[in-house]
Amino acid sequence: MENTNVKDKIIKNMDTVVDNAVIINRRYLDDEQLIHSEQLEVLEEIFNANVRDYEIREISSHFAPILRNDHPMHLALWGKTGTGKTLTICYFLKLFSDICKKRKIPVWIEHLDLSTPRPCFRALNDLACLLNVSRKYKRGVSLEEIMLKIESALAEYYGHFILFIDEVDNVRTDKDNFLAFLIRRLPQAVPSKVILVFASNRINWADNLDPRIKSFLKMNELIFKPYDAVDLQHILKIRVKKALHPKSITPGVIEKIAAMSCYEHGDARRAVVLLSSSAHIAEKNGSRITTETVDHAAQEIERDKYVDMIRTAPVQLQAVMAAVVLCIRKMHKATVDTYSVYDVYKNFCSKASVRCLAIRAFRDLINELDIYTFIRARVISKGRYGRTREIVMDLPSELADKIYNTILLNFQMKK
DNA sequence: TGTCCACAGGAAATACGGGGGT
DNA sequence: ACCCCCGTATTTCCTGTGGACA
Repeated sequence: MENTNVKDKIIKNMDTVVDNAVIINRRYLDDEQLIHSEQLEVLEEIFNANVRDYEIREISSHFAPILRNDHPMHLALWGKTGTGKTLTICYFLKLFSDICKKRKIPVWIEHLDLSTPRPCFRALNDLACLLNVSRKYKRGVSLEEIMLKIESALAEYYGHFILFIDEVDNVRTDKDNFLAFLIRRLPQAVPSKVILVFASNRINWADNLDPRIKSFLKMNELIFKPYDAVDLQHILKIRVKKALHPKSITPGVIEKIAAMSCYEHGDARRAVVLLSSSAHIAEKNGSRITTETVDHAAQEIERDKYVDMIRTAPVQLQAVMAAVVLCIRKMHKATVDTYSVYDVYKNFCSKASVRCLAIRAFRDLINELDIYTFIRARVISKGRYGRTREIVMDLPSELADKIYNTILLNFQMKK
């Protein structure tokens, strides 16, 4: 009897979820889950909608000389994150290699991805791996040897060699060395026609380069502007079509997401994230995606940002944040002063076996938390009774708890 | 109006840590 | 393996200050 009841309940519940399905194909809401051909398919549609039309035209005219067997300059792409630098150039290079294949023009295209920072040695090592002349992270090998290996890989190749270096500014130490090799030495050492394509989100990236290299570097520059609302609408519509139930989205939602994203950052990836979490919320509530859902999703993302930020923050900053939360809880007051938080902090440090900083450094950390808007700390004068900083936390208490728990979790991991 | 509290925050000194050279 | 150098984190020291209070 009871069993059937439970069974019925489960079935009924599942049916309602299926009936209310908002998301048909979850994978199209998360780029990382898409396989390569699907990514290209999405890209194709985006570019067909005339998004990044100007940039593609510029890039293609930059590479056009290759078709006449001429040697184009290097190319630099600037633009903030999520403006499609990488996608656009990858898409273009793929098409371009097809064209060249048809016309029997030899091109060799490689994509060196430096999205995580690494020193010169590892960057060159990665390049050598791409060219299949070295295994990963060989230690105890001199830079020179790696360079020679790279040169030997290209020694017999007389065609065009296009090397796309994503996020160049991530080469930390000895950036000069890395670039001197690519820009000056390599083209002279090998018979290939080397064309470098740099992408970076810092426009002044080349400024603090060794002037000798800089003067050698002849390149075209192309700036990717942040997407405008219309572009974002195109991009979002494609995702909606692929991923969502057509009836699950109310009018105006795409426009709203596009407008919000355009106003805040112009980052396509983050716009898709907003769409995705709106869809998830709607599905959980068994409703359609409305503009209110979008607001909720935006709030949730904002919260996650705080939690994420504190999780990856330095240990000391986490400890101070925890102390602030604890202190406000303990005092049952809206505002606390530096010294009472400092006492709680000292206590917390000894419990969590973290080194305790001096008061002066502590003050700076409080300021830092203020800058990141975790707390508000303003100096008030109490006249005869001196001056203090008044510390308030105007995050919702639920979020404060979440932050505090995250920090605790972080400290337990370390023990 | 002047005093003086109790801390803020600047500057200099010092400790620390990572990378490169030998 | 060792040292040196340099940039960053932290400490030590110290001066500055808004306004309540007498």
